[in-house]
Amino acid sequence: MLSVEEQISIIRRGSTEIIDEKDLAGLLEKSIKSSRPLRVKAGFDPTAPDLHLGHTVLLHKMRQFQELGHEAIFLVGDFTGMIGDPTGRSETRKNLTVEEVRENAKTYLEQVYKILDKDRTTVAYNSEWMNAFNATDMIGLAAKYTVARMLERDDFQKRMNDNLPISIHELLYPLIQGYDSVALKADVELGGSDQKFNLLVGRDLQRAHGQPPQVILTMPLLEGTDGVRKMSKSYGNSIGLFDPPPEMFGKIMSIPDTLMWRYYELLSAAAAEELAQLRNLCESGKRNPKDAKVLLAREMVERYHSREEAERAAQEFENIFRKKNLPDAVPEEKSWGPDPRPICNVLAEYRLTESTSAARRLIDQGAVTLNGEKISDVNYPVNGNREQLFKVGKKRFLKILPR
RNA sequence: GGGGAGGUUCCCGAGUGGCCAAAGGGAACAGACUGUAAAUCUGUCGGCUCAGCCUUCGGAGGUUCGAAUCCUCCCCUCCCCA
Repeated sequence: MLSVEEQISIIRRGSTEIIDEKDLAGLLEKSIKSSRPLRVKAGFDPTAPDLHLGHTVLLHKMRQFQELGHEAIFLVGDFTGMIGDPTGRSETRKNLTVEEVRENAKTYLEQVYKILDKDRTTVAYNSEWMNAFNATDMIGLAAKYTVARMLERDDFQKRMNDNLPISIHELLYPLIQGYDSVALKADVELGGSDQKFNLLVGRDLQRAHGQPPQVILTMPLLEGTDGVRKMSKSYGNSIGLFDPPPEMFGKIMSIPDTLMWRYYELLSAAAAEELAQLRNLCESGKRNPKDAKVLLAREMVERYHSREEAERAAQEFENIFRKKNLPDAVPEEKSWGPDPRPICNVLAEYRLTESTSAARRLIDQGAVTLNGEKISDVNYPVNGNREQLFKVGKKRFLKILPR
């Protein structure tokens, strides 16, 4: 087992904040002496069915704890999921049904062991204890916290200022999440930096229940592909774990170069020294940043799909965007019939563009190619009797075959 | 319970009778360039049988030659007082 200092240095890597390090040192020391692993909890809100890379940041940190010999407690917030975490929300979240939550939790667990070590992971559901909670228990829990403290929270305060609604049940969320730490006797809780408030409530509630307060460790929120806002499906800037390989690869290639190092730090399994070296080479101009990005894209596709798919996606990317060739497999559709049709209608009908109007605009912008020829007439008649190859922009292709 | 403010196009946010398919920003898309779907610059960004027409500004009605803008009712949200 590594020394306290060595452990802390690994734990600290990439993190935003540790509250506080002295307590953590104390816990680690005790853990080494008694050879008892720490109970490291992270809660996951099964509200989103669409898992993306942003959700995996915490898992990586948990994995590091496991490698240090500690126990990861993967808490599925199936009960809290029905409330919906108000964190960072500018509006009330709709509550999910039991079925939706259960379904989402299942998807989550399917992905978790691509990162976590199964043997050192305990999966818990907070419905296990929360379903037994009755109104009296709830009131008792609510009595341990005050409205004023609850409203200290950034997002609540912000919503108050912006005259936006806050539903009462949202105030219960931090209490219940905090109670999870009591129920699990957590030594450490991991969370996104936006979770700081909730995690701190956990400490308070543990104290109120006569337990030593957990150490909290927050991790940065991963920015989405725009490099600005946090990754989220609803912002349309996310890279989904279930994205098809070419799409996942392409999305990673499309992140700003500056963001790449952050992705490396928070998502890659590469060792810190290796990373520093790669970064050095790029910054001194000895290596092209694009190559580094390709490596990252490959690593991700390989992890969530397979080595072969990663290889194929990389080749396809080079092929299409650098060599500007056609993809290996151009999607094919049957033609509408023998009569000629204006190209803008064809593009819309085959969903290469959103509408006829959009097709016209793209043609005007010189983005449309038919059989390699640039088309400039929006009414250019397309013959349905022979094979026609359409290209719209850089990445939309379709081959129409005669029927 | 009383008084006040507000709901605009994917998002944020201007617009308070015609000049509004609706400023500005973001996202997205396209073109140029390139080391990539990075960065940067430029353009587009409701729909259609496209130099014209049609449908949008919480919902339903109404006033008017004409409404996102005025009136009525309804739904939703916030603030102050109690």
